[in-house]
Amino acid sequence: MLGKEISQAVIGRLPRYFRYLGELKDNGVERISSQELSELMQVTASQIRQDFNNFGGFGQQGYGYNVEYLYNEIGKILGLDTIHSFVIIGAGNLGTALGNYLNFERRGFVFRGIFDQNPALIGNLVRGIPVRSMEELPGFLRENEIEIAVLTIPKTGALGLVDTLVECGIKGIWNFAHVDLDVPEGVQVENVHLSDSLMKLSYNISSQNAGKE
Amino acid sequence: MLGKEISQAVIGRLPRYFRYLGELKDNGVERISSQELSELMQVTASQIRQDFNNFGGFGQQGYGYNVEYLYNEIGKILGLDTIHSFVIIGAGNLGTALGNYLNFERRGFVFRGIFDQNPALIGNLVRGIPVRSMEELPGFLRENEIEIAVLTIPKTGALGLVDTLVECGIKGIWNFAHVDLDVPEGVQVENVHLSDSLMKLSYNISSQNAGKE
DNA sequence: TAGATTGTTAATCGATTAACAATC
DNA sequence: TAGATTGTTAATCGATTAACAATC
Repeated sequence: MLGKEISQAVIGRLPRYFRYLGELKDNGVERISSQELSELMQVTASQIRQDFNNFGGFGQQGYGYNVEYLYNEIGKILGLDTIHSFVIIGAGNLGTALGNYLNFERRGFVFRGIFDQNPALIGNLVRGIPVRSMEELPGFLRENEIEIAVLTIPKTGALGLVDTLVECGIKGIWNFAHVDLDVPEGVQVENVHLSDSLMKLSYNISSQNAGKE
Repeated sequence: MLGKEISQAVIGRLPRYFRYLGELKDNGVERISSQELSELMQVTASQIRQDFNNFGGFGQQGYGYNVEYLYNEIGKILGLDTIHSFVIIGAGNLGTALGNYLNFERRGFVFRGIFDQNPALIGNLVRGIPVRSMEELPGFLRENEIEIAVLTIPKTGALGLVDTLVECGIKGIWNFAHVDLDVPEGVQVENVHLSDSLMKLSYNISSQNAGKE
């Protein structure tokens, strides 16, 4: 890959392209123009072409884009052509729900372990995998070369855990804890702040009621 | 409220301000300048002042901002000074996890009901509330004047449900289904596309490995 | 009053959209 | 070849940052 830096705005749109192209592919659509895709997705054709061209030319003048090829290419860009192992830290409701979510597996994200500090939960099975104690975490991460840690624990626990995760070779943290994590360069954090999302919804409902938008 | 339109970029930052201000307040901090807050939050002081000034002047020259006052004002802007009732549609792992999440309640989001089409789940208790059948949904929404529907069902179910929700007076949809919903004007949708988020993380890990950023 | 810091205007930067030449 | 549609440059728009006058 070349050294050009892609903006997070573009990256953020790739999964949506991927989803629409996957559906087109499943429906047997072979080719699509940026114009057609633009109508389907409700974005400008210009943006679609600009976005794709960040990664090189995937289309052909006069023809458009081959759906399956474009789908596969975007998948590769997103790193979905390789296996990503992950563990879940926090075996509460949310951690368990994520462990049971099968769709991640389809995209190459493999659920390898789940941990909790609560002795009452240890040994419980989540999709056939036993909840392990936090003491076992560092060894497990190193031995199994885990790439991603999913944090579904309260914020204080999450803050105290980052250093350990980084030391044990974790490359990415999917953070559901309601706190900003400070990680060294080279480690990626993707936040899912559910209550922030709910507050945005609340704002938009309230401002709508106030007669705006 | 005046008729000025606030960009979603600004709205998206408000919950984070709210969180930091809440922590400062809890720590007994009385006042803070945009400069201090900027160092804490790792954003520019300029952006902080611009963001706040979208809603009018909350500060005072030579003094800064009163933490508690600012915290309360942002809470009001986000609509957290009123009660928002919600129901969860889909009593699977994720729906159950969200129903059990107590922190939403603290912000005024009140869990009022949970529904599923699977007869095996009906009657199960989630935080003391029984799972109801989908047949009961329209009546329940109308009778209880529910504001928000949380969709934790597969995409086909979600698509088929939107019209009903809108007819029954739902004002906002918190959508965890992996599909774009088409709603009439006046109804708000906030998407939480978990697999999109995970793909973004995957991209950033992969591009990091390729020596970028 | 002098110092501090906001509120706000102006400048810059980046992202989106439009336009069109290249080319299949 | 003519028509269609990309790839890409140029124009526009919006968001962020800088600067500074207003004012506590």
